[in-house]
Amino acid sequence: MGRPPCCDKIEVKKGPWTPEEDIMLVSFVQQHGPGNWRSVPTHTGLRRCSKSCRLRWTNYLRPGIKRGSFTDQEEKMIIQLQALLGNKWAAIASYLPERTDNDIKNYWNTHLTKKLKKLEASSGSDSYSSDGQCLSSLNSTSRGQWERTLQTDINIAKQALQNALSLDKSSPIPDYTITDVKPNIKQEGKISTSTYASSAENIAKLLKQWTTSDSTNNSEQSKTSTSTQLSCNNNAMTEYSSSFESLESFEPSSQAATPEAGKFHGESKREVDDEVPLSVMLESWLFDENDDLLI
DNA sequence: AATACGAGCAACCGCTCTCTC
DNA sequence: AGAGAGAGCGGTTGCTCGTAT
Repeated sequence: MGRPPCCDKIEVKKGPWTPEEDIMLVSFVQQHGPGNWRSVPTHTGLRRCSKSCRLRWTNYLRPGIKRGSFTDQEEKMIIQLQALLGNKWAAIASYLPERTDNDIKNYWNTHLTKKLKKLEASSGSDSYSSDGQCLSSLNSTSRGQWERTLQTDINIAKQALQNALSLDKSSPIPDYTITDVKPNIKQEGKISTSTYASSAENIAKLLKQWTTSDSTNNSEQSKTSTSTQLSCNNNAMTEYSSSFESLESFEPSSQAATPEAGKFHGESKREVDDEVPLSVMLESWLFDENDDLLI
């Protein structure tokens, strides 16, 4: 019973991806769209597990991923959402459409936990557990103070959200061609090696061809393609815009049209039986309450 | 200049839930 | 209905690079 294995586990390659493998994967997604990962190794000849392919795409090759240092605004949002949701990195990532859950998780583990520990040391009052959760919240004696702090933090988060929402919506949606692939390559000179740089150009060229052929074939494709067979360029556009919409409406559970939204959708699906959906709680908590404090 | 150490991050591992047969 | 693979997620590891000694 069940399905056949996705790939021959014995022949599976591990370790860092080569530029050639990236191109093969991008090429596959160009043709078939993201998803159906089990067919990737057989279609592309990649000696990688389907799981590895999915991870590589979502964390690195997917268009629209912003790399480099996190902004203060993003940082604040992560802190607030982590406090609210815990280590639900995929859920947190759904509020930061340009960041991957892996990136956020890494940033939290490497930067924010240290930062919070520093704050803890300097304030001497709040204590954080190993996962960064504020333990002082459990201390009833300091609860009043903690609540005030939390309220301040909420206001900061709200302000950050308002700033995000006030972004010019008419600004053009990024063009996921060369300029969007390059930022996906490790920045800040960490991998400044010419080997990858040149290969990244190859990927970029491939993507450029992809978008070019897309624009010419779109009408053709639209006749036959299903929603899952949308061209990846269109997927990227849809993904970005719907992700932005999700930020705008702050109701991630309703945004299931994209893989990233789907991630959160999966999360919310598990909570669908709950009496109060998380999105509603979030919405009311962040927007409905204390609106007078906002702006 | 050589070595040790720490930071950052990509990728893997293992688990749970969902889906397919 | 149930077995087993796929998909998704969080935790962890290990490699690479930068910096201090």
